[in-house]
Amino acid sequence: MNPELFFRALSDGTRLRCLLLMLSEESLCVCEFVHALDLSQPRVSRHLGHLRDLGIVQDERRGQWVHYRLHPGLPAWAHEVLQAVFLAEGVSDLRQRLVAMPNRPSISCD
Amino acid sequence: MNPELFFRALSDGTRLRCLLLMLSEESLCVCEFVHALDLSQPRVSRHLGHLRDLGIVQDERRGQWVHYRLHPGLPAWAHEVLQAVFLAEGVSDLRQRLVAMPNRPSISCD
DNA sequence: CATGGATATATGGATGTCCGCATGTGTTGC
DNA sequence: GCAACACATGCGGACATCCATATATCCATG
Repeated sequence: MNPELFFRALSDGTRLRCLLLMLSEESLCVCEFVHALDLSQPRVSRHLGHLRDLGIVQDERRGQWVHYRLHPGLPAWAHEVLQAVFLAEGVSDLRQRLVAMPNRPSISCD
Repeated sequence: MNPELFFRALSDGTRLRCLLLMLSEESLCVCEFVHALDLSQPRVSRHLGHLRDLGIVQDERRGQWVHYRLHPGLPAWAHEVLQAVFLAEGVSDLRQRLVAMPNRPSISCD
């Protein structure tokens, strides 16, 4: 993992918030990100795909849905970077939107 | 300090190496960065100025020279981010160039 | 005040990034 | 097979970023 590329990935608000949300929620599908961030589906999908191409996150199809999580092989220093921002900023606003989402696939599928 | 802007600053190799060097060396003048990184003076100066405008570093003129250091008011989380990369990557190559530099202002001025 | 060294900035071109919109692909269920 | 949903991608425009080159500013010294 190249630090320059990693930080470039984090320099976009959409990607950063997605990553902090994954740090907090383990695994989410695209429509949950769309709802929590209140952004268009193509926009979220493109950023998640970008993070996948960089090896920062991992995707997994579950039927209709595609779930994204932080890549298990993410270097320790990269994880520490995300943790530092997470502790300082939090994602409570995003989590609130998430729990208010009707028909969450991650929940109904369990 | 906005995380997005901070990470955007770190997404450039020149700026990131300057910051890691400041983490290791406390305070350096522009010509020392130029020598350690082996880059053009305008290029280094522009990037350091960019970091100053963002409040990430602090400059101080000492006669002919301008010294740059990490900004004392840098938030803890930002410092932790730099530390994480520093511990993982190191800057030994840059430090070697630095000690090999003839007539270092930081040394002869002390 | 002229000179030289250290640093900053102006300019213009090449490249990269991000977005909205439209459309394509894959999956489920009837 | 077809309709509906979830997700991905192609495209073009607006905008930012980065660089090399040239030039300007600032300061110490003679």
